[in-house]
Amino acid sequence: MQIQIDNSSNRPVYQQIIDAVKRDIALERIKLGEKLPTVRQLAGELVINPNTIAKAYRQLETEGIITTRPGSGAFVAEMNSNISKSVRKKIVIQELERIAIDAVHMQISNEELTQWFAEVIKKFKNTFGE
Amino acid sequence: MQIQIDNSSNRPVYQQIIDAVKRDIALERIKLGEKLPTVRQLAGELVINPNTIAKAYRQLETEGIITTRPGSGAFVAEMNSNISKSVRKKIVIQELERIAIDAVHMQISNEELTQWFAEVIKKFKNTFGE
Amino acid sequence: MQIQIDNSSNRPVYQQIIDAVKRDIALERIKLGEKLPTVRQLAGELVINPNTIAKAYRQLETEGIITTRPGSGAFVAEMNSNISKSVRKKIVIQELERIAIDAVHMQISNEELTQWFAEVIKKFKNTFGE
Amino acid sequence: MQIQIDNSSNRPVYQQIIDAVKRDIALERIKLGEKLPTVRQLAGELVINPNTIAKAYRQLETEGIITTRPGSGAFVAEMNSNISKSVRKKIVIQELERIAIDAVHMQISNEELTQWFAEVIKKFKNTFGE
DNA sequence: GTGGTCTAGACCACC
DNA sequence: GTGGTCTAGACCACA
Repeated sequence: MQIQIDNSSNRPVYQQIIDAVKRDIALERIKLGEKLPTVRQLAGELVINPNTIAKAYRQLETEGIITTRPGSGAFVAEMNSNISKSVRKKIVIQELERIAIDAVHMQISNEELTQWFAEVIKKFKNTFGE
Repeated sequence: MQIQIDNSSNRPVYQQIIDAVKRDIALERIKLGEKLPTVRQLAGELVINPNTIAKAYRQLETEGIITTRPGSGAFVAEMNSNISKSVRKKIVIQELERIAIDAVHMQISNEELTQWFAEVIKKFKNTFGE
Repeated sequence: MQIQIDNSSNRPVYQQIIDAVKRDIALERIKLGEKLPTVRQLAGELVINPNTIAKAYRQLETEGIITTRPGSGAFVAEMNSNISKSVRKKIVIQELERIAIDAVHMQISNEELTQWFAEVIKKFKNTFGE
Repeated sequence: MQIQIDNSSNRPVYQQIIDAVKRDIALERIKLGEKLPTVRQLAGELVINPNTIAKAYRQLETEGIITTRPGSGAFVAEMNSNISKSVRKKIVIQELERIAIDAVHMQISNEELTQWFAEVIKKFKNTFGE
């Protein structure tokens, strides 16, 4: 669980933490039931305000990705999306369209984009849904 | 050129306008050299402050997607990315990874995601780079 | 005397005309005493509002670069700067600094910039001051 | 970080701020990672509307010269140009030509211009690209 | 009439 | 307290 904060990024710090946790879970670097670093510990490592970490954890919990047990810490939760299938599709399609539009404007070819997509997919092969 | 503003969205209004213009260009609903609605006109239609439209147009210009000429209006520019190929790839890969991660957490299957990707790509077939 | 108007440029059209006339004189494409195209003629060629051409010519005259004789047209004037030497130096230094600053931020090397400067200078070799 | 605003100049105020920041960075008066004055602070000093400062900072960020982080402030970013080399050359050559043309019309000699160029270059010696 | 600049003042997300 | 977003309204340069 090593997080890199990019201070030159526009992405808010608390979002970068959320991103990193989600990514590490999706890549199976942290597994179901494992314990995350404590707020203070992570705040110390990253030299960041503890409130910022706490905010990230809070949001990860409302998204159902981790469960925090007061007194013992935060743990990776089981994956189960509480959103309906149709809504999930709508969200993902929207994101895919945004990428496609950007790619068009960057003059990226159909083939390149498709290839890059395949490369990325491969990395997460093991953790996709059934 | 019909734009829908969603005031309940977190996405800033000026961004929604940028998104819509980019999308309409990528879908060839507006073509090279065509004139966009004037700032004041669009502001009237969408019941939005003209400065907000102006901001969107300004950013579209700095991105090289439109060219604005005081006194004449704003026009769709030729597509050609100033960004170096490697940087472009980095940007797109990053976006693709974000989607893949989200998909994993939503328990979407590899096959579904790939299929949706193909569907989206098809819509923009004509306007991709060479 | 062939002027190319770049509609995708931010530079105002009347300025582009001024630039082009100055450039053609500096490159000796038009010489001392030669007649410039009439306002209407140029407006027709470039498909531009005659007022825009007139504005450019007006400014060229106040800068002492051309002289307009009502009824006969506009002619290239003799070069003689009415600005004092110290002021001229200040203006040019300021412009040179702006370039240097931009070059630094574009990560252009000292040597490259110097070489490009030499290339440009060579083009105008014949028309520099004594 | 001392900025002089010239209200009688044609150059927009926000541009003068951009110019000043770029200059101070190029002259190493502010260095990598250092914090710029806050929007409100600078607005107070220069007796200027905060939005004008914000606009300058926003553009400096899109140019990649500073990075702003809501909640923390604005900081000098690492220098690295996203623009492709050929485009950079085109931009600089264009600027150099403009100077050469102006110099010709001001009856400045080849030698003088070259010498002034050398003087200016020397000031920025340390910060040019590799 | 077109977009660009600037001011003034409100509200919000981030840290 | 930091910058970001949005509104409202004035004035200017450009065509």
